[in-house]
Amino acid sequence: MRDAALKLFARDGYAAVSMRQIASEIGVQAGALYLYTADKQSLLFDLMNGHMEALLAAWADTVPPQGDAITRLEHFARFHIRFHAARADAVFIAYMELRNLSDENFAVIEDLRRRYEAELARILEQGQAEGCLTVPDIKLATMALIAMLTGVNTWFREGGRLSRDRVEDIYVDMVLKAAGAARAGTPTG
Amino acid sequence: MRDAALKLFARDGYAAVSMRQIASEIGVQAGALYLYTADKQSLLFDLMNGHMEALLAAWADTVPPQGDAITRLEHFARFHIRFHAARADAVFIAYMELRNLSDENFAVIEDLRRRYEAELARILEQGQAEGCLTVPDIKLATMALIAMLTGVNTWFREGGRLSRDRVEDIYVDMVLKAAGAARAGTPTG
DNA sequence: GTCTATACCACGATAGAC
DNA sequence: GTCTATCGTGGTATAGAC
Repeated sequence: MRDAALKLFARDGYAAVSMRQIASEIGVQAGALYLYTADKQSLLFDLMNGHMEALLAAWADTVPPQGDAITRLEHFARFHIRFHAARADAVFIAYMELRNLSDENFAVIEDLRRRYEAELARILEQGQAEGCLTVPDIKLATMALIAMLTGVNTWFREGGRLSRDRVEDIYVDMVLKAAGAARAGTPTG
Repeated sequence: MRDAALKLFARDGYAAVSMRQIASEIGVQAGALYLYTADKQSLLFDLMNGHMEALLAAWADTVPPQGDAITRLEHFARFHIRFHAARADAVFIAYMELRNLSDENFAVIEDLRRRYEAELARILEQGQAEGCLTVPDIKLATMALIAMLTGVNTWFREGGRLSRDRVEDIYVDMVLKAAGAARAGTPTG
């Protein structure tokens, strides 16, 4: 059920997808869905909450590289692109369907999102303190870099002009440059 | 009617807003709306098409500054932030409701969007040729910079910690740096 | 040009048979 | 655990009075 809902919500939007469609997608009748979810709203929340929890858990599971803040920023950028590329549907829903959450569910998701952003903000702060990064404003740089990185999902399609790895390299370059990394240089190849 | 639909679509989403709600917002009955629009889909398309046409027209009306590509990139960044900040609702709809357009309407909007992106791509190409900008890939840099700039709309609220002008300055700095501008430096103040 | 009334359909959710 | 059937609501869009 989660998979079917994820796919349909991502394609058509929460408000445009009916419980009957979701049921049809998995080959049961609409009534059967209510054995597994209290209502449609809970279904949406579970998808978004699961995605955000998985994001934070995956980040917590990465081993932060030795080295300066530039290295950690690069690590974050690569992690972000890879994690999001592997879950395009969930990412799309997490950004597009926020307004369809009830107030209390929205608060939960917002908190998780803020916690993730704080991870990047911390790296930028450390870089600023170390002197290897130069950002005009920590908060704005955090939002700008995440927007840039997440934007990959809006256009990237496997099998296009550039490979996933190559796109990752190019974005890392732009992220480091935007953050004023002392040793940033354009990748070749 | 346009204003009411714009406001409601931006707040609740196209699929979640009924013609009855739009009618109620302007103080008439639902049936009366059909004197001014063929159907709900046309109403959405008109809003999005009008926004994109206005965007391209406004850009065409700006006087490109004398100087190198760095100057023109800064000009583009400031134009983009200002235009989008002034029309938050329309911008939101233009990005969120693409999937609710019919196939042919979608094609029209997509073409307009591509034409706008081409304006930025051209500046980056010129900068690359002039040697004052260094981007690893024109296409990716175009997408990355537009995503970064448009992202301002997701969090900026008038009356917050930073003024509109200050936000603009900071983003210009990050854009120029990300594009490898030869003379980029962090703004103070 | 706007109203009331309504046709027709789909929605989310539940009840009760099996 | 899944089905069929259904309740109550609200959707888009149209018809015809005024």
